[in-house]
Amino acid sequence: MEPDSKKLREFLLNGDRTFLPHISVDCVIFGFHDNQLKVLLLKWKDWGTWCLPGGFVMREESLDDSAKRTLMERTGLENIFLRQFQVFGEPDRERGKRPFKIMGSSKSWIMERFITVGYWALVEFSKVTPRADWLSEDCQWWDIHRIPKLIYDHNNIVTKALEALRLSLNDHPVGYNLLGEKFTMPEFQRLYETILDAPLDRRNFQKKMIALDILEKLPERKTGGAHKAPFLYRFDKRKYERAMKQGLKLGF
Amino acid sequence: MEPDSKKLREFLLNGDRTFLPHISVDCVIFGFHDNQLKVLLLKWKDWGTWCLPGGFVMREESLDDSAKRTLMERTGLENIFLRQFQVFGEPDRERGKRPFKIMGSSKSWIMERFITVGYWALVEFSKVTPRADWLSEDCQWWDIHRIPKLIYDHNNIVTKALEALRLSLNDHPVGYNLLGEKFTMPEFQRLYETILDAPLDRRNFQKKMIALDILEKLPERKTGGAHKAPFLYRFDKRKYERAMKQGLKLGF
DNA sequence: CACTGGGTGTGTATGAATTACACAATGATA
DNA sequence: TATCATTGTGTAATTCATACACACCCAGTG
Repeated sequence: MEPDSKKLREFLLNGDRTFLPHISVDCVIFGFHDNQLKVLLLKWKDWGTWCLPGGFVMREESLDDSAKRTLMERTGLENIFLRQFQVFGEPDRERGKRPFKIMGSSKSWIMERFITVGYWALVEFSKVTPRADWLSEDCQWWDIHRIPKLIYDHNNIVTKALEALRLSLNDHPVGYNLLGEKFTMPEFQRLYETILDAPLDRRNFQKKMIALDILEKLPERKTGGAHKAPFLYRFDKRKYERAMKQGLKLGF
Repeated sequence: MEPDSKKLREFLLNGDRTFLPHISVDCVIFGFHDNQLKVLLLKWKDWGTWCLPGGFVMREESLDDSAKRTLMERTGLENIFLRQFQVFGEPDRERGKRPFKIMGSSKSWIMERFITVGYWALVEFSKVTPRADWLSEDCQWWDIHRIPKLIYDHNNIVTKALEALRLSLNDHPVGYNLLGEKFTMPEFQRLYETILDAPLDRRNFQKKMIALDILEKLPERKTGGAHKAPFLYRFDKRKYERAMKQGLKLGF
């Protein structure tokens, strides 16, 4: 028996000594690249289907920590912006789950009904090195508009996460977590347009963002484009945190 | 052994054959009476502490159904307005849980760590007959501002539910579920003021509500008060549902 | 090397929505 | 019958959101 098989067998048989049964955590990790909103997905070794990165909750671990652990393991990043948004608990949400070959006909705690807590997260695309876990053969970014059929109800979870992200645009300047340190106003706007899947007025967008008073306009411009060079901006951390503390209210 | 004791013992020993372990549901049930926002609380038989009405999730039951069942059992009402709002999953959230005398030193599934799904609900105060369950000695309405120390993290759950309720004021005309059939504009306003814990301008409030075009102004007035008799209103069900379908956007 | 195309930088005018505010009317109470 | 607290209603001021236009610039083109 290979070492991985052994590990898997042990996990299937006795994982519930380490983890709580019936409860899992799934993360919809958003990134932004090439003017497109991306989601990080995993591909299972056994079945070849894609799914959300997720995990189980250790018996002495909080839900949030469990999600952070998953995030850390898949992206290599700590201190990720993370929000719980919904629980998915239909009894048939894992209908069609395929048994592990290795288990034959015997039962595993992992084959039982699971209730999963959905989290969404924002990460800086360029800082992430996607890493598969020991049950997966691949870990990749997918364009939000081109997500394949995922296992269980994971497509639904992505949809709901996107809705939650859209709502959060109203009280959170999402760019802070999704963009690199310096960015142009058009890039910033494209981010919002991708999330909302709707065009925005250039001038009004800029006006609104400037009015928040959390951006610093840099003297440099971004060159290399085939057009007029746009200015670079970055978040003024001090002002940003002050604004977040007293609560934003933008209308998107 | 009394029948109740027998039932309890059976529940503590084998309840996890019927219910999922480690998962529960807690409901923050809001009512409105005497111009005050109320929450329905239960008092445990054994320990005398107050807590939120809650329950466990049957192995083949959805989370929502489980919450509905709890609601039904405590209030006698069906078709209650109900929303999931957050999961509470700190590992120490049940620290200090006192053991059941009846169990002596032996373990029960119910003494383990629980992750609870928080729901909030809106009910029409006058239609509710609070009913204790078989583990409780009392079930009563409490003023939102006078809630006693509750078990575990239930005070926190109430706080978070109230925040969720406040947010929902922006896309849901809460009165529909909390008020009786007919109500005056001042009553309606008081409801909003209690939830928001802030005064509102009488004239602007009325203007905003009328503008929604979901109310019907009745020719009658409410007499009995020591002052000018205010008109009565009621929700126009047809218009109300149409408006809900296309989504409201009021700013509170 | 002038020209062009497409994207950027900025300001203003319009209309909608929100806020602030005042006075007359009413019904019980004294 | 006078009083008091509360209701009914309208308008002005302000803020906010939306729509829109022209000058500028950079790279690529012929």
